[in-house]
Amino acid sequence: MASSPDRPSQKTGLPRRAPTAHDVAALAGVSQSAVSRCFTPGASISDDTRRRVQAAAEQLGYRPNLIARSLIKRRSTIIGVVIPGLQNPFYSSVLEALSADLAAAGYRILLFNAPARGTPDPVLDEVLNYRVDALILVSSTLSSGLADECQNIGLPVVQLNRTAERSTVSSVVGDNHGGAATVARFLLACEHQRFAFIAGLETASTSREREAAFLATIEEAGKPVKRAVANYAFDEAQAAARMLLGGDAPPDAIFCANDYMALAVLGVARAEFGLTVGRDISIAGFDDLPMAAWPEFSLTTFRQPVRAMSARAVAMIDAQLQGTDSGRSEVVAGDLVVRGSTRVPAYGVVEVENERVWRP
Amino acid sequence: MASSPDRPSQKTGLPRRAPTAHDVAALAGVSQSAVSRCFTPGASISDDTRRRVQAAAEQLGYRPNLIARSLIKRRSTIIGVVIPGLQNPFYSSVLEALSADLAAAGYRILLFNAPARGTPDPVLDEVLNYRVDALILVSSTLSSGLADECQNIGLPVVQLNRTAERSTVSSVVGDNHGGAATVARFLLACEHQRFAFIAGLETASTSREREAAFLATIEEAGKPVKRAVANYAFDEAQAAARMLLGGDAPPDAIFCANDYMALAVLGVARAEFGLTVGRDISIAGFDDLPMAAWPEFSLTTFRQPVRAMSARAVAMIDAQLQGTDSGRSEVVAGDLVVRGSTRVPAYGVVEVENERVWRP
DNA sequence: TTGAAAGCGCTAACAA
DNA sequence: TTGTTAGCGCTTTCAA
Repeated sequence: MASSPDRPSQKTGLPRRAPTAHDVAALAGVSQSAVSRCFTPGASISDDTRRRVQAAAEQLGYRPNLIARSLIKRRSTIIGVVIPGLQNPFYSSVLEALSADLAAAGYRILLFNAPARGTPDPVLDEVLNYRVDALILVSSTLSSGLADECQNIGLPVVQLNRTAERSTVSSVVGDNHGGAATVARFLLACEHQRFAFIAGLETASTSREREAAFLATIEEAGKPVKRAVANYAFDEAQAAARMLLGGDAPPDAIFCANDYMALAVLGVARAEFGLTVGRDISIAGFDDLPMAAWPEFSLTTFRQPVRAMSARAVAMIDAQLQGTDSGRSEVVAGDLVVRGSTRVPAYGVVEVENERVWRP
Repeated sequence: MASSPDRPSQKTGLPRRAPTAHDVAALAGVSQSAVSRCFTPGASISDDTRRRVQAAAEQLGYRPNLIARSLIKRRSTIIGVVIPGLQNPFYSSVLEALSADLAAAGYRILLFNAPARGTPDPVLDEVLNYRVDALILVSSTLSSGLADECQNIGLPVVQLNRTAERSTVSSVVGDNHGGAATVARFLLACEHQRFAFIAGLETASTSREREAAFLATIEEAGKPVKRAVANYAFDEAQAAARMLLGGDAPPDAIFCANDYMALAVLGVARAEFGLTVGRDISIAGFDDLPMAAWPEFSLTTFRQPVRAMSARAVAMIDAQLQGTDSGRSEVVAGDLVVRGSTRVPAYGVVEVENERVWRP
């Protein structure tokens, strides 16, 4: 043998070389392509050869180099996932679901945790250099040249929980319009009189769609609606709540563009204004975080079915990779889950699987 | 020109070919190595050549293929991160911190979201095939051949928030022993009489170390301690709370191995047993989740400084990659943050940066 | 400063 | 079923 595979390379200062298929082939006394075949499911190889290769591979601690494989196959089995801050548990849940679904489909996640606000990270641009097989954009902000750029170069992209106007990029979203309208009708059915909406990021399609539907429905009923912006941030939501509840003619019903903000508002209403939530005031959110069901919050909220959304996104990625490019945009239906943070209307509440939902 | 770079390859059914350095070179009328130099910081190249290459690259939409670069440099600038379920916000915070710190250091994250319990995922084994530059193991369970295997093949590994006995693998942990002992002394100072500890996973070093220190300190004081196991799971923590509070001589002080379980216990104590937490009973946790400070919980807890832990882990990775292999194991100090979920002892509480901490 | 040439570790024709 | 051969797209000597 020429050299021990353990020897650090001498000329270059590069990291110690891991055993290659070539090393294994030499030890097993077969060709290097035989080694490749041994690690290729469905390849044509005899039992005898396979055993010898496996033995040699084990002895050397050989692992097929997926980087080299990617290069030649032009498939990395890596999916880039761009997702905003994980402080909001909704995104944690989404990431967890994506991780599970993508792993099941044989993909890994290259993670780009972009701040929700502020300038688009230059790091993001780099995602394409890694030759990911596809990109999943779970972000709140509307415009992103990134999505269109991918589309142009033929890289499959799916937007999750966001849409972009003037864009043909595929997307999977919850029922922002229907959900927010349902919440509005629900709060009207509770016979509330003064409404408020707390918006997330004004550049986010989610917040804009929810706001449009909510305001339209309330105004149609001839009731007043106030509005505040809290950018999907916890502390800004607290500030918005103080502003609304401390002002003239405070609202008796607040709809927040997501649960995370609703939890902040709930805390302020109770701890700082001494309100009994669900009686003095109704507070509703959007998402149905796991936490929303905790007794401390018991938050009425329109559910976004995270698992279903993740599954659809992965399916769309798969379809695009197969070339069977499916439809452009999908809306995943949800339900208004009725809990203790709102009054209960006189009609429409039904029990489904140990939960109360509103289906008038 | 022989062929348009846009043409899908005809013989193979492979994805459309992205422009390569070769294409750029042809268009710019230079050699392919000139293109490489243009994208290599500090390489020797004339301004004229650089400009021509840049123009050609832009026209073609060329992006250096990092996969090919990795193959040759034996560096992927990708770090594998193995982390359990993100339902526990502690792990979300850790992942977010790691993501920021690694990005700042020029690394990307290949994410492996392993279930906290159950059989070690076979997917995990695959992480090494991607030729990540290093591995960060943020997991709770004790034994993992993975860490040692990496160590053996010379791959830098750092364990975050866990240690393994009989292992030389580097680790960064919070002050499990000191923290739990401090919580014990704190609850004793509150003059509690009947104590309980709710353990996480019995295979997790975190839970074991916290339990050992807590129990030793309480027993030293001659007080009784009960014990339940909830495996770091929310619903199991609820069940444990029901068991403890519904039994004979229920505890008047409960220390949970982490905040996530403490929040579950808090809810049960209040909603199901009608207890006023912080008066009838003291409940303390470990981690200091962002949520612990919310008014609904106001949880007294021993803080694990996530940002500092992440920074240390990344520094250790860097050191190992530079070859300047630093120390093996680090303990990051924390503080006992005093809030409303416990009684307040007669001494030792001091105000630090708008927070009350216990420093007797 | 430049180009030619030799690989990085692997897969995929093609013959044998 | 096998081995041989030709690359995947890039970096890096080595001469020129």
